[in-house]
Amino acid sequence: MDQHYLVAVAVPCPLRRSFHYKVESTEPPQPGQRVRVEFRHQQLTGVITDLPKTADVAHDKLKPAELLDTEPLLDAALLHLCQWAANYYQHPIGEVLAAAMPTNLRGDSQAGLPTETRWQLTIEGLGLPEGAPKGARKQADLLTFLRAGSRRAEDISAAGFSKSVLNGLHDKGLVESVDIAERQTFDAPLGEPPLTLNSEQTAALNAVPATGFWVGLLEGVTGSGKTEVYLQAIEKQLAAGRQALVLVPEIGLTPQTVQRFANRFKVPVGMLHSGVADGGRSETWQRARAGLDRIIIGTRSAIFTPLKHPGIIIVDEEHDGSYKQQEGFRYSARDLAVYRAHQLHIPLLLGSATPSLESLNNAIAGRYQHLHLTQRPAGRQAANLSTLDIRAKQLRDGLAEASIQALRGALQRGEQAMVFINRRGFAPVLMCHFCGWQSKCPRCDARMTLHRQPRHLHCHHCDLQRRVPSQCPDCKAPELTPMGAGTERTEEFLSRQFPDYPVIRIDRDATRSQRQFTEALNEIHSGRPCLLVGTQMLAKGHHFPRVSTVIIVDADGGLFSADFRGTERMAQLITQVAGRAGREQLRGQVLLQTHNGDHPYLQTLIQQGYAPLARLLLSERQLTGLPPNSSMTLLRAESKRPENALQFLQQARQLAEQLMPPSPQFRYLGPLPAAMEKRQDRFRFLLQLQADRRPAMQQFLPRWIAELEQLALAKRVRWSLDVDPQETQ
DNA sequence: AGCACGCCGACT
DNA sequence: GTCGGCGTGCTC
Repeated sequence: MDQHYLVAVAVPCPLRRSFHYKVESTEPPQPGQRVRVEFRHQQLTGVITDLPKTADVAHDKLKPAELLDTEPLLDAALLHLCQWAANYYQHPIGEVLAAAMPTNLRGDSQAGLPTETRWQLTIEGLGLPEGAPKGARKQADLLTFLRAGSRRAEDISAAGFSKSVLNGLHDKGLVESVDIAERQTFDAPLGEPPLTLNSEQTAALNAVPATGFWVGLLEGVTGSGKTEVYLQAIEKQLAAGRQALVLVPEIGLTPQTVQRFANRFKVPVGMLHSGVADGGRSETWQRARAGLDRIIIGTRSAIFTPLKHPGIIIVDEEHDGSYKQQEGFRYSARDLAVYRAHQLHIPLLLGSATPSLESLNNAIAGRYQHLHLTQRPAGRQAANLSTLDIRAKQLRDGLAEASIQALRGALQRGEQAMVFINRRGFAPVLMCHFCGWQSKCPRCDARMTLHRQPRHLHCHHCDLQRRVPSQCPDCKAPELTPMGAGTERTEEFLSRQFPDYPVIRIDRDATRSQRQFTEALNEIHSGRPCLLVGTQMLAKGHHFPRVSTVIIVDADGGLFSADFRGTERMAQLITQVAGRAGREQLRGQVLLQTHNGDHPYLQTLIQQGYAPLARLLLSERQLTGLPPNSSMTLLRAESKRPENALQFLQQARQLAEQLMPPSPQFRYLGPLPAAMEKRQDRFRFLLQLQADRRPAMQQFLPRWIAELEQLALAKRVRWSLDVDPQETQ
C-alpha cells in the first residue's frame, strides 16, 4: 500500500532553504535520494535532505515529488559534508549538492553503472579433462573456449555457441556468470615493487595512522620523494581493502602522474578532472561510490566523490590556488578535505614543497603533524638562486644582458634553459607614440594584450577580442608601438638571438591542445639543448631534468601587490620554478630579475629558502592580524550602475555593524572598489570582514545573510560571499 | 536563478 | 487597440 511521506527537498536554485513535498511510496523515502519536482512551473531535479515531521506550508499546497533513485545517490556522509559546506560557506544547499554530483546526474538521468555480466568456468568446469563432457561436442568446445578466461555473453554467441549450449553447461554447474563488480577483487594490488625509502620518508610513512582522524603536513623539497610516500601510504590502505582519494591541482594532473599510479597498482584507478567527458566522470563517481575504483585521482571537485570504503585522502601541492573555487560556490577543496577526513575518521596527508601559511600555521600549532623531507637523491643539488639587479639597466625585450649571457652559456654547454614570464601574448599593451592612445578594453579597467599568433588584441579579463588597428584610432598616426613583453615577444626575441636552437613556448595559447603540449614536452625530454619560454604552466608538475638555467623576468610583482598574499605566492612560484631546474648532476642556476634586489623578503628567500621566509611572513601576519591569524570574509557586489553596488555594500555594512559592532576583535574594511573596478561593463566593489575568532565569524554570517536578503538592492545587484578568500581584491 | 505578473511606448 | 520593455515578487 502506497503511503504519503513528507520530504524536504533542496532544489538547484540560489535559495538558502529547502522546500517541502510529498512522496507517494510503499517504503519511506531516504535523504540523499533524488526527486523530480515541479517548482514554480519548472521541472527540476532536487535531493531529499530530510524527512520533516510537520510541513511548513498547508497540506493542500504540497506538490508531489517523484523518486528518481531506489537508494540514496548521496550517502549520509556525503550529504552531511554538503550541508556542512553550505553552512560554512553560506551558499545555497541546492547549488552545493549540484556541485557535488557529476553533471550527468544533476538532471533526471538514471543512476547506475553499465553492468557487464561475464561467464566463466566454475571450479568443477576447470577440473574437467580436455574433451569432456563426452558426447556433447559443442559443450566441450565452449569449455575449451572459456578455459582462456571469462567472456561476455555477446562474445560467446559471436563465437558460434548458441544459448542452449551455454545453458547446458550452466545446468551441469560447469560455468557460472559473474558480475563485473565481483571480478574487481585483487589479492595483490602491486603492479611494480615500491622504491626503497630513505629514513625521512620512512618516518613520514610510519607517522600516517591506518585509521582515525589525523592530518599530516608533508613538507618536502622538490625531488625529495613525496609521491613515493603517498604511494606507500595508499598501498597500506589498499591492502586493508580501503580506497584512496588523491587531489591534485588543476594543471598538475598530467598523464605522467596518473601513469605512475597506474603502473604501481593493479587496482582500478578512476580519474575526475575537466579533461574527462561527462559520461566518464559520472562513471568514475559511481564506481568510487560502489567501491570498484580503489584509487580516485581528481581536481578540486573530486573532494565530493563518494567512497564506499574510505581509507585515506591525499592533497598534493596543497598550497595551490586551484583548490579554491573562484566563482559561485567558493569552496576550498583542501579545507573540505580536512572536514571530510574528520568525518570519515581517516588520515589526510597534505603535501607541498611550499606549504600555504594556513597549513604551516596549523602544523606549528600542533593541529597537524609536521613531516619533513629535506634529502635530495644523491647527485642532485638545490638550485642556486640569485638576484639580478636591473635598475638603470638596458633591457632587450624584457631581458637583461646578463640574462642573455646566462642563456647563451647554458646552450653552449649543451644544456637547456628556461625563461619564466607571467604574461601571455606579445605585449601587454599597444600604444600610440604620438598621442598616447592605449589599447584599453571598452568593458574593463584593463588594457588589451597584443597577440601575434594570430594577430589580435585580447582582453584577458573578459575575453573580448578585436582586430589590431592599422593606425592610431585617435590621431591617425600610421604606427602603433607594442609596449612591454609577453611570452610571444620573448619567444620571438630568443629565436632571433639564438637561431641555431629551438625555442619552445609553453603557455595556454601555445599548448591549447594536449597534442601540442605533448609535442613540446617530447622535444624537451629529448634532452637536446633548447630554450623554454612560458608562464606558470612551467612551474607546475613537470620535471625538466636537462634545464640548468632559469630566468625569472619579473620577481618584483608579488612584493608590492595589493593582495596580502602577494609575497607568499611569489615565494611559492619562485621556489617551484627553481625546483624544475638543476636535477641529475646539473647544479641549477636561477636568476631573478628585480628592481629590489636588497628587499629583505627576496634576500631571505634566496639565502635561506622558502621555509624561513614562510615563518617570517607568518609572524608578520600575526602582527597585522591577517589570515591565518584571523578569519576573513569578503562580500563582493557588482552592477552596471556603480552606485547600486556601492550603496548595497554600505547598507550591508550598517546591518553588519548592528549585529556585530566594530571592535579590535571584529574589523571592517570598505566598501572599497575592487582592484579592477570595471570588468565586463560591471562595476565591482567589496566589503572585507575580519574576525580574530573563527566561531565569531561563523555565528555572525547566517544572521547577516538573512538580513542582506531582505534588502531591496539585493535583487538589483549581483553579490556573493567569499569565506576564506584567496584573492582579496 | 527562472518565470510569471504587471503597468507604459511603437506597431499591425 | 495589442506586442513587448524589464521592474519586483515568489517558488513547497
